[in-house]
Amino acid sequence: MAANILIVDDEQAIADLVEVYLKNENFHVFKFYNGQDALNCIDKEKLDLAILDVMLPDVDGFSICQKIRDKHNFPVIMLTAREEEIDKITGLTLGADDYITKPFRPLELIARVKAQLRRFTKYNSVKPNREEHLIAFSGLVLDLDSHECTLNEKKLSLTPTEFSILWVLCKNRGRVVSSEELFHEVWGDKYFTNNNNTVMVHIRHLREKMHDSAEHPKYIRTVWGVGYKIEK
Amino acid sequence: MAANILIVDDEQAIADLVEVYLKNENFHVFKFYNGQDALNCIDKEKLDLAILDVMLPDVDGFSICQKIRDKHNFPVIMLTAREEEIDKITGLTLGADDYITKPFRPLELIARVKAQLRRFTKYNSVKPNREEHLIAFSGLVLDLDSHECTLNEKKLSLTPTEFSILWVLCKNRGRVVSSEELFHEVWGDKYFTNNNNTVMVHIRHLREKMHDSAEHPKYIRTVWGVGYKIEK
DNA sequence: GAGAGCCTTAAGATTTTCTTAATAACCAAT
DNA sequence: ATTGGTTATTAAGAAAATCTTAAGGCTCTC
Repeated sequence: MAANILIVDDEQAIADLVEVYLKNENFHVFKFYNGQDALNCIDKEKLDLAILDVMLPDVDGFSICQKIRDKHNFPVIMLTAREEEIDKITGLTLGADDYITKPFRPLELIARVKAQLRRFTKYNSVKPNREEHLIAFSGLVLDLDSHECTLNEKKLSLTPTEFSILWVLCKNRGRVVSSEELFHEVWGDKYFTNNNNTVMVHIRHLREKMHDSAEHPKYIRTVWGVGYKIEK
Repeated sequence: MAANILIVDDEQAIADLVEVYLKNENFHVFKFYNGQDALNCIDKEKLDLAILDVMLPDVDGFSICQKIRDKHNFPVIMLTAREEEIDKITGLTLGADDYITKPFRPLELIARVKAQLRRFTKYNSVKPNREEHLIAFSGLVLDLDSHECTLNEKKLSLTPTEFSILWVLCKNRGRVVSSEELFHEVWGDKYFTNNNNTVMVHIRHLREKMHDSAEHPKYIRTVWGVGYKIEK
């Protein structure tokens, strides 16, 4: 589908991260670190969705949102820091279609972006197809909509982290994903730690729920010294 | 049905919001921020309904309403701010088919629009179909007309907020709806506070009335870390 | 202006999920 | 076989999200 997505955040690190997540999903990204540049972009490009930080140094998210509503009307997702004081953001989020508080997980962002794109499908240039939010192969089904995972017709009850790990592994099936990459893709910018085995523990839980084992892997295979992978 | 709806309000944010709500319901929207542009539109387009702010800077809602009555005769819904002084709006709302005071809930607006369209069905081009104001599946029936909810033939007495939440969940059944999105869809233009559990409390009340429980959900399922959903 | 119904807020309890840490098992190279 | 580094397992405490309850405030009606 290759939707065009506008992302605006004066925290460069955040904007860059979001860009990476979106590009991983084959979206085309227009990224700006201030409101003014974003405003210019809105009229020039054919956009399908915008992700806006509410608190920008020049033009705030609300004003950008209004401009979008005024002329173009594609979905808007607002970003707010969890600690941001209520009286500061009051009104600024008005008119958005969804809100996400930082920090967020990559998959959460992706899921909401796709949900909005689907909702607006009739008004924009994007024709989302079911595969975009569904991964299905060899008995395994992951549905981003319902957040459900099915293995050979049987429903697995996964936690958000487990779901996210499995999603990343499945998206990259056939390729080994290092534990660092996995960590980055699942936890995002939360923090950086190299000496933790938290990924391992979640892999273990996943395997348990999938009736899989490290020794005789049916799904998640350990590649020594490299990472984990799921066969194509 | 795809009715053509005219919306006029000099408060851009309001007009934009209304536009979003209506487009979500597949209506075709003509939006203007002043009276004059709206007047021009009335003769040019084949309209089915108008939503007018009474207090406009140039041509007031009343005059627009008269023009509609004069030549075209399709339903008119007037918008008034709750605080607007009685003597200022007296007379201005005369002749309208319905009135809505701001702030309003998305679902309230939609319900009234649909009601008017149905009432005028013989005079306009629109063929409303029953599904537009009725959701029914697996023992659950929601009627936007009567604002009634029936569960396995038994009537539930829901408050407006509860009805609205259930409506949104049912409309999106099969998909997880985050509490942010739920808040936006139900409360409309209110700002979002991220430490508020008001959605949760209403979910709790809903479950109680539906003889449902968080622990063994029959209808409203909690998806930890993501939101709520009703199975397809 | 009194009462009823409804909505919101707050606080504490509960449940679920995540991380840590300690130990065991494993692999590959020597 | 031994060794060093990597992965697996387990359990327990920490953290986070949700649930529940109740009180106070608001709005509408009579």
